[in-house]
Amino acid sequence: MTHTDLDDVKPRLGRKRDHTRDPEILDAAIDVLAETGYDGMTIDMVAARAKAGKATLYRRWPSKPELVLDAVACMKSNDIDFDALPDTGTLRGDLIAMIKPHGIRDHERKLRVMAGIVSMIARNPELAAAARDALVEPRATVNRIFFQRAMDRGEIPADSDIEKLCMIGPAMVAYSVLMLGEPIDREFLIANIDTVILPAAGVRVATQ
Amino acid sequence: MTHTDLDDVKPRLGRKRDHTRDPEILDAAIDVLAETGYDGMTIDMVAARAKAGKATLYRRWPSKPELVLDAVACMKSNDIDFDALPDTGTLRGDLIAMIKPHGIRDHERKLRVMAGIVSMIARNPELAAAARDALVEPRATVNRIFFQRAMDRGEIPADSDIEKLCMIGPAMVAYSVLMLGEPIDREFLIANIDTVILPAAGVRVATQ
DNA sequence: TATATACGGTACTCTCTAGTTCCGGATATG
DNA sequence: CATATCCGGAACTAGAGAGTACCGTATATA
Repeated sequence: MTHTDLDDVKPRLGRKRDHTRDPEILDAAIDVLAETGYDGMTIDMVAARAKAGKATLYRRWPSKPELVLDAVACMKSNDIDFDALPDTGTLRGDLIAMIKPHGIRDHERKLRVMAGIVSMIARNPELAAAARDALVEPRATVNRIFFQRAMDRGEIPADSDIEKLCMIGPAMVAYSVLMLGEPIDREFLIANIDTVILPAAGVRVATQ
Repeated sequence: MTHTDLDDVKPRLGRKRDHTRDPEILDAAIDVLAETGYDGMTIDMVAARAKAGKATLYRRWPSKPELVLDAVACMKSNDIDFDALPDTGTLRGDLIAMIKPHGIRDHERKLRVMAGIVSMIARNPELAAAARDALVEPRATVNRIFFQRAMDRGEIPADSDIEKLCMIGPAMVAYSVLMLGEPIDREFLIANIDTVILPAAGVRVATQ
């Protein structure tokens, strides 16, 4: 109560808060989320998987909902490299070029995460926005570029509804996995492009 | 321990177990499921909504999972009247004829239920099967009939992939509602038919 | 080297809910 | 009218998980 150096009022420092492990913790949260869903996920599971203390998690995120929100929002990163987008000269070529084993696995993980939080989305606008930004928008943006190019080339009609066309692929994949329980593979995606997306887009050139 | 009439071994009867209210209880369960999701739903909520005692629910269903399973399985009923399917002579006509205000509301409720249980579906095959039977198959069956007719008529190519075509509508609707958070209305469904489904199906006649 | 701080980990509290038990009242059977 | 049984409802038990408090240890700064 008596003498304290003014210098000591602010802590004189030990280590600074270690934020280097935040990504690992968020990644662990996403894993658990994908495996068990929002309600099945416990803070202890996340802490254990990240080999961190539960208290450490609460030092960074005030509650479970905010941890999940942050985790979902941060998925954005390890996704698509917008600086290295394919440009093959045809719509079909571009769409096919986006099919990569890594991308399929990534997409299935995203869908499982989505499945784990859909029921919250209707009641939590903030989470809904984060999920859209991180999970649906990146791929929609890519498709928009592809379809716009195709339109500029005259490959698809000038009055096409690009927004709707962009949705077809993601919608079919999500439906197959989530509702029908069928895993996705390369053949499915190609068949989807050739028998649904391109015909719907009105591509003139006969594919195959 | 001594004398008991053999007639009394089987209870001599009071009232028989009243199963007349089962549908109301299951309907209440579906409502709560749609509003709060599986984990948010409590047995007390269902009992309260059905104006039944909690004990009454446990007299009929041994656990929450089995109640939900039964509730989902029993949604099948109040759906589509297969004896009064439209038959307008064109694929577009048939698809449009299926758009009814009641049907839209019904479908949105189904989708909310689906959202409430998707995360379980990956880990509960029985529930997954019930959900498919009750929520996706009925509509898929209708579509299958429409597309088959169209093929028989020569309205769509003979080598069309009917299974894929059947999925487009449901997939687009589910994606819009669940992922994009956009409510469905008549215009959306019509635009979907005219700009996606019919073009994908390769319908010759210019629609509009 | 000394020290303040954040770390991982454990143990605790508190709330919520699945599932059980018990009760008074209603009702169909006889 | 008597009675067995089921009803709705309320009170209770048990377990799981969110969030908190505290510990001994590791480490970056000075």
